[in-house]
Amino acid sequence: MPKAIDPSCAPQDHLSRQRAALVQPGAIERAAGIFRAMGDGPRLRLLTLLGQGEACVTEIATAEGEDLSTISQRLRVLRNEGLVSRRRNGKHILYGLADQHVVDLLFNALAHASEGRPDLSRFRSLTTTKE
Amino acid sequence: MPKAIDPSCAPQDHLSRQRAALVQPGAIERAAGIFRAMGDGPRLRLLTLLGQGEACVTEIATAEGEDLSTISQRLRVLRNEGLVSRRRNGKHILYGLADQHVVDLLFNALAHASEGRPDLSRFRSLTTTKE
DNA sequence: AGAACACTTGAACAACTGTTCAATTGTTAT
DNA sequence: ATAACAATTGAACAGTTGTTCAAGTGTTCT
Repeated sequence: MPKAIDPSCAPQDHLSRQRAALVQPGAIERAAGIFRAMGDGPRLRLLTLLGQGEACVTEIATAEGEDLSTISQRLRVLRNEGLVSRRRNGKHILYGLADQHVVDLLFNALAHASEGRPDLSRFRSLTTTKE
Repeated sequence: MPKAIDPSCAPQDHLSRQRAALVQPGAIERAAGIFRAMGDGPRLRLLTLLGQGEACVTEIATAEGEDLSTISQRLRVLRNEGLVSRRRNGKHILYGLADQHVVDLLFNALAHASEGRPDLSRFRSLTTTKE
C-alpha cells in the first residue's frame, strides 16, 4: 500500500521556508534578556510584590526574609533589563514596575500558570502610572 | 532646616506590607519556568519561527543552520514548559506554538523590545488554532 | 564634622544551563 | 527483515548565573 501521507513536509517545502525577518534580530535578543530576567523564582516574586505598589529595598528585604545585598542584586538584574523603575525618596530608594508592558507580561504569564484563576484585581491598578 | 521628607517609608509602613498571597506560590514558580525557557536567544528565535506556522525538526534545523540534536534539545526545554505543541505526520514530527497565551507572551515581549514597531501581522493568525 | 542608615558593588564560589557527541528509538521504504 | 530516514536521549564539558561576603557610596541626622 504505497500511499503518500506526508503532505506538509515535502523536500521543496523545507526550502521554501526562508529564515523570515519577521522581527529584527536585536529585538529577539532583548526580549530574551527580559524573559531571562523574569525567569527566576525569587526575581519574579519580587516583581509581583512590586506589582502591588512601590517599595524600598529594606521593605522588600524584610518582606522576603532576605538580606539587603541579595535583594539589591536581584533588583540590579531587573533594572538592567529595564523592568523596574527607581527613584529616591529621602534615605530610601523606591522601586516599582517600569511600565504597563511589564504588568502585562506578568499578568499574562501568571494567568497561564494558574489553573484556578488567581485574584489579580489589585494588580493592574497600582502600576505607578505617574510619569 | 530639619524637615521630614520621608513620608512613604515610615517604619510602621514597612511592617504593614505583609507578604501578600496575591497568587499561589506554585503559579509563580511555573511562570518563572516559562520565562526561563523563553529567556534564551536561540530558543526564542525558535518560537518566533513557529509563530509563522508548524514546522518539523529537520525543517527548523536547516532554517537555523543547526543540527538536529541541538534543535531537538531546545524543543525539549520548550515542551517541558508546555510552550509548544507536537504531532506526528508520517516520518516527521511537527511542532507549533502551544496556545494563544504563548503567542501573547511573544507578541508582548517583542513589542516591548522593539522601538520601531515590528511587522507582526502574520503572527497571530497562524497559531495552529486547529484542535 | 562625624555617626548612622540605606543601598550598591565586585569578587569568589557553588549550582545550573546549553551544546555537542554517540548511541537509541520509532517510522517508512525496499 | 533490512536499510534509510527522522527525531530523541543521556552524558560530558564549558560557559553562565545566583548568592554571599566585605568593602564602598550617598544621604540624613546630631
